[in-house]
Amino acid sequence: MPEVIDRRAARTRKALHHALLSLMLRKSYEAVSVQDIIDEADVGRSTFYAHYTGKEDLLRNGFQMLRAELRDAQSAARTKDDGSKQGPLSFSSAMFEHAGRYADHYRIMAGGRGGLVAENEIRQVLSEMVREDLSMAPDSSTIPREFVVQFVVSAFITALNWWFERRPKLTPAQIDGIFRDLALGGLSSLVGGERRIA
Amino acid sequence: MPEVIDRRAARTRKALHHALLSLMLRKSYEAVSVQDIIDEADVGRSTFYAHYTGKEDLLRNGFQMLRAELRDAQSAARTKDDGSKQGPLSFSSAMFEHAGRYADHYRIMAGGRGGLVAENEIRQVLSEMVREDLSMAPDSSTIPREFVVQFVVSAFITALNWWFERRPKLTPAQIDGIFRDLALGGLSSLVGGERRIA
DNA sequence: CAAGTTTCGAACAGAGAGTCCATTATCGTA
DNA sequence: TACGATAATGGACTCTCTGTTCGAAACTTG
Repeated sequence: MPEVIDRRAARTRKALHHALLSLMLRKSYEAVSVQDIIDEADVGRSTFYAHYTGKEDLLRNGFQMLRAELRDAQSAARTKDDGSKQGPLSFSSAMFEHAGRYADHYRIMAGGRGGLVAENEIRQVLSEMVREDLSMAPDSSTIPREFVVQFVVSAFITALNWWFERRPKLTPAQIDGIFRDLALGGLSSLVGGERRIA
Repeated sequence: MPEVIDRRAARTRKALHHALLSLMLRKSYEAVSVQDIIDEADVGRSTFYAHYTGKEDLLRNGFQMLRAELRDAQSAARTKDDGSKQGPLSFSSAMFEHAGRYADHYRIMAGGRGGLVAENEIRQVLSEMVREDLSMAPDSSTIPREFVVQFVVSAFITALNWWFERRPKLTPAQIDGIFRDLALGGLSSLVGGERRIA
């Protein structure tokens, strides 16, 4: 008994996801009503509620799919050579890559348009990655570990947002370079005459 | 003709501001209804609309007052000796000080509870300060100036949030120290065996 | 084709926003 | 203190949005 999904249901779900996504590129999540979504998707009101309990359910479902997609991309990348980037922040290049491919989704999560749900979503995913990365290095610092994690997560989101809104022409590799320079080296590496050892 | 303000109006406004503030410490801004506010403040519905056009107006008004307060505090501090902190990030110690005094307000702005309005508010204020601070230093870097500004602003907000939610016992001076270490030195200063020249 | 799903549209109750107005309470001042 | 001005109140009303229900119509799968 294979999980057969009615084409109509699949069409409807896809239409709803797409509608919410494109609406959120114009308005904030809060400003989008269920009415807007079903108008945009050209779907009946009762049909919407037959699939989702409300707009938050729809949004969460969309992120869940994206998350699965990310996992696939990561395990696929792990199969190939993986001796490229090392040390802390080894997550970033793959993430910028994925963000470039799903720009609309990440634009919403990083730009504050997605409300608390989207904000929490991306922060949670990134936090886990950064914690993983940082767990390699010894905790010989006076600065609390969890603070460093949040610091890196925020820096990454800031980089994403700046990329999309100000320099969309940059390649994932380029924005990754800028991000790593700043996050690793801090301000002192670019302000005065101070230098850091390579 | 001195600007005389009716006591009743002042009372009402204060009650409404206080009501919104304390409600937002429990719920997010979006989840707070006008009904909630007037119930909490014990004020009639029509009275509310006689003073503000809606809850967003009330919120903005509150931030405006806080902003004026900050300006006063800064100009008062400038009168005294000001040879303390130097270089970039010279804004931070005074800001952590102010945030400590108005913890509830800043908690809302930094914690994402205040919606886009609060987010934009604090980012705008901080951006101006950081731009000012950074304008002293020469732009001899490969990293775009505005990206650095956003990076610092996000790091500061992250520090604020971490302070309130995880280490409320810390003094403004202590959190300021942690923030500066990380923002100035970056990750390399605390991870591997890498060191930077003082 | 036939049985099983899905979609549709319309209707309904409930909550909240924002407006209006007549009445009452409070304030500043002469 | 008394009076004119201003503010507060509660209730009623219109809208918009939400979430639910149901029978009929349309579509899908086998």
